[in-house]
Amino acid sequence: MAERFGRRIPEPTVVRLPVYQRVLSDLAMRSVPTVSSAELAEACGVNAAKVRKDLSYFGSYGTPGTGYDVGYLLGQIRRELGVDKERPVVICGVGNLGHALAGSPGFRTAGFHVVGLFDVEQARLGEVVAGTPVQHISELADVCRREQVTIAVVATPASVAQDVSETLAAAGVTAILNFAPAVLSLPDGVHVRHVDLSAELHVLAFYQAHPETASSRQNGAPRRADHPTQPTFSPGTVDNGSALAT
Amino acid sequence: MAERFGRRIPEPTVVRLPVYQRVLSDLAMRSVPTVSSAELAEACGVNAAKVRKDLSYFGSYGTPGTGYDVGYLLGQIRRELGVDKERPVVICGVGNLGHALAGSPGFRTAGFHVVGLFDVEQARLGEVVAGTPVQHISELADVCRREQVTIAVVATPASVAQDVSETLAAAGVTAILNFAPAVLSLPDGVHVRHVDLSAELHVLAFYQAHPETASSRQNGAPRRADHPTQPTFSPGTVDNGSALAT
DNA sequence: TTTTGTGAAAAGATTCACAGCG
DNA sequence: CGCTGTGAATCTTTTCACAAAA
Repeated sequence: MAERFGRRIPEPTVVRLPVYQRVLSDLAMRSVPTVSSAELAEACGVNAAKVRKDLSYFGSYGTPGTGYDVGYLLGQIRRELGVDKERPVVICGVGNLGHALAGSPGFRTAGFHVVGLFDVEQARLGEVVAGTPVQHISELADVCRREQVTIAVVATPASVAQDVSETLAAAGVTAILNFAPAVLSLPDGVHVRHVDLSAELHVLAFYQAHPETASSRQNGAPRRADHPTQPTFSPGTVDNGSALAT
Repeated sequence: MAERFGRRIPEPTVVRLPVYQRVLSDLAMRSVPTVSSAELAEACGVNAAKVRKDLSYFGSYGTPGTGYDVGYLLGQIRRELGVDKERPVVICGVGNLGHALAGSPGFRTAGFHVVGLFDVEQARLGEVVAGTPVQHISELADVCRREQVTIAVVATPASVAQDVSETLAAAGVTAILNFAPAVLSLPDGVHVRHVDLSAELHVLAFYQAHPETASSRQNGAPRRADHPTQPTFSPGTVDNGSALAT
């Protein structure tokens, strides 16, 4: 057992947890009983040492010589991620992207429950998207408070993202997933993650313009790839309803 | 002048470039002639030392006592990002998310030009989304080759993402923005960026479940915030058509 | 033997702090 | 003076490599 109670889990590790979770779900669904760090690493596109170190942060318990019990490990990660409880979220901005997110099985099935959709556009008010009606943004604060919402998605234009997120913060939201291309300044205690779709494309463009700087992303199977249980390619990704599109 | 020719720009720096670009565009549009690293840092949510270090990687040229010339710096960054030329992209999977991306001004205006939309769903074939008709995925390779496409977006279900991206790679695509919740294994030389929307939500959930591990994201204005030119909040984000939704 | 868990080393990124330019 | 550019110091993350568990 590694980390005593003063565990401070590195952010890169936290970001990898959902990946482990998804891969483990897959394995569980295919009734695979155990995985080694090497196999899990292969399936997640990272290396085995990293997997072991990551898992060690939350005192996980693999079996030397055997690996990790898939079900147990999955449970641990789910608990760590707080996915064991359903969480209400609201989505602000019901344009194309807001629509996509609202309808996404990924959101609906992953422990999140969309309890409100908000916009200002007359034409969109009242429209029912994936079972939830679009309300005017003026209702936002009330709904957040009534439903005890603490996580929100901002998918508005950049020009209103700051205002909307201040409203959210004031209504008790402490975690915001921001898709607007704008930097939000919010009180300490509000955790913001920013996903900037066109920025991602720019980053790709950069690497094309600079092949010399090419991603050292040598997805490291150490030494040799240990007995890959599956053919390296298309390792039977089960479509467990987590896709966001098509 | 810093970096001689053997410049190897750190990935975190590359990821920040599009942010600098956007903020500088804003400033340029508001006819601001120069920025200091402190001001730019404030607007980008990073700290001044980081801005200076980042910019120094590509031998940029600020003026001590004055700061950086907005127009010149913007031009430099644009050139670095390879945004000076229009780049053709294709989008695979025209579900909600694919729609959102295809219609996004962020994509259209940022130096990218959508030259193909692909799906398998009968119902969607022929539909015209933002000026581009949806074609059957069997056309994918031809179009990529004909149009010299090197950047692609994968917005399909996880179950087909590997196949689709192999097709892309075989047709000459070397940069893929993957929205499917699946790890892609592709030949070296193909650069993949993975955006996993539900994973982002999970990361937020994690931090809510673990407030002790709270983001050290002390967006560091060093010492004191130097003469902020703007009131700290809502610093006049111009809505220059880069919003993705609402 | 196989595979974990983990100290210790290495690599990488951020921040400091200051010399020197305008 | 104010502000850049950058070495050096610090902090963080990754990788190595191996003792011990099954």
